[in-house]
Amino acid sequence: MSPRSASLAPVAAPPSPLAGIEALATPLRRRRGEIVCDGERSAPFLYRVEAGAARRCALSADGRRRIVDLLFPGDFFGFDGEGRAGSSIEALTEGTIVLRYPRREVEALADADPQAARAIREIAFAAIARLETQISLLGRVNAVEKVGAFLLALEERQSAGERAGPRRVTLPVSRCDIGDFLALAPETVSRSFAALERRGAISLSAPRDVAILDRAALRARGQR
Amino acid sequence: MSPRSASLAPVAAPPSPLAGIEALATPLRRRRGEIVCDGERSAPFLYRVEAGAARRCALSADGRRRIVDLLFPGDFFGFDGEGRAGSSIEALTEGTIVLRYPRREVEALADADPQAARAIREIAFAAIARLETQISLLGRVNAVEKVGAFLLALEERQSAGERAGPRRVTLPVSRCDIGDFLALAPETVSRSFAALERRGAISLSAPRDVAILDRAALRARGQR
DNA sequence: CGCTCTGTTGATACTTCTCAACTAGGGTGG
DNA sequence: CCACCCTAGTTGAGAAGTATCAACAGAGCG
Repeated sequence: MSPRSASLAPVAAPPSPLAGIEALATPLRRRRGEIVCDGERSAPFLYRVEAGAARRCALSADGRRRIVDLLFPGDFFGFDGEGRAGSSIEALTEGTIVLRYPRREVEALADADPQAARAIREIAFAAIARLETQISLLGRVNAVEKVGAFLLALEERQSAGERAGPRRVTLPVSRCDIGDFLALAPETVSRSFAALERRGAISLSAPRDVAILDRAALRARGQR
Repeated sequence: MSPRSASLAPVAAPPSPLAGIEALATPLRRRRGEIVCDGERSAPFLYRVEAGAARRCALSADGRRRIVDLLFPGDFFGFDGEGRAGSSIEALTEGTIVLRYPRREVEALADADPQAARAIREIAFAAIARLETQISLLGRVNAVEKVGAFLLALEERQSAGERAGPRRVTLPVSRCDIGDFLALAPETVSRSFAALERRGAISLSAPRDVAILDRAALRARGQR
């Protein structure tokens, strides 16, 4: 049951090439809401979510918070070594574990070991794919469409983990977080969930517990 | 100078570490509006814009076009080797040159040469930084704010290339393209330009020719 | 119990989209 | 040369969508 991070396909199960890198890891255990790492101090490190979930926040110029990325087991972050000011990582669930890798040593390892270097490239490419998914998600016009695409992406990433359980998503984030992530007001997120349920696309047994009933209806460019 | 521009610097003029990779390049010359490469056939390649500008488009499920990325000299793309269906790259300016690298050979080179591997990592990290900029841009609430941030990002990337010309941006794209990029209607883009000019942030000598007068006013969270 | 936090729902105001008309520039062919 | 068309851009009016403000429900917890 250990979230052995066989996650996204390309990153997927890289036991051997990552072996060398894993030796560099320092685990960070955080409780819900705790900050994993913060701003500039995070610069000389690379990170990877081992268990739980985390959000990466940025403060925009006008002081509004923006969730730039949601992170699940297997996801790496911290590639842009600058550690932009105002950015921070916060744990979303109890018992979140993040692995921290010293950038300098990772680079040295990559220089010495082509297999490790290849693994790091794969990691970076997976991050790129994730960000591109997020971009096309933000480009969707409707709030309902955004939320539907968000749910699909979330289910894909969660189910890529290990559980074979097909069409059930547990939201690790609040409506407010989803709103920050999708550039929507939390009320609008809530209304979108209601609309999706009314449409028969999903079923909400609890606010954070979504059963996906009709994937096509989630994708559809629906009104109401 | 802003710390952000530093992230672009390493990509801008990377002569020596890229030398080995450059030997693998096939140049593609395209005229304005021509397709550089298309969908699945682009999968086994990595690309880099050498001159001109290009846009990366994706077709969303509902058939709407989305511009996922705007590409300028020095920008790489095609990391996600899957070459997602419906995506295509189109040249935006006359005489656009894109370099194409066979992925397999690039990987082989990276395996053989740590310096080349490091260069590729830098390239991927730069792409990540670019995508993150785009995400925080899309998260902005106002249309005017979005357009302002878009102009700032564009100026930063154009001036990072080679021209020292300070605060003048030539838009390589139509209002419609900007709208697709920012998830706005073209009319709204036009109105935002007018608002920014009214505010004194920019000056439009021609629709595609923007002089940046007041950077703070571009960033401001302005109404109207 | 009262408290807080999260989520829901309603009413209203504001932003943006959509449709439409109009202008300016560039090309083409008479 | 001008008429013509085509595209890109601008501007306006109305419709649609979302944000905002507010009230309220339920869960967890002291």
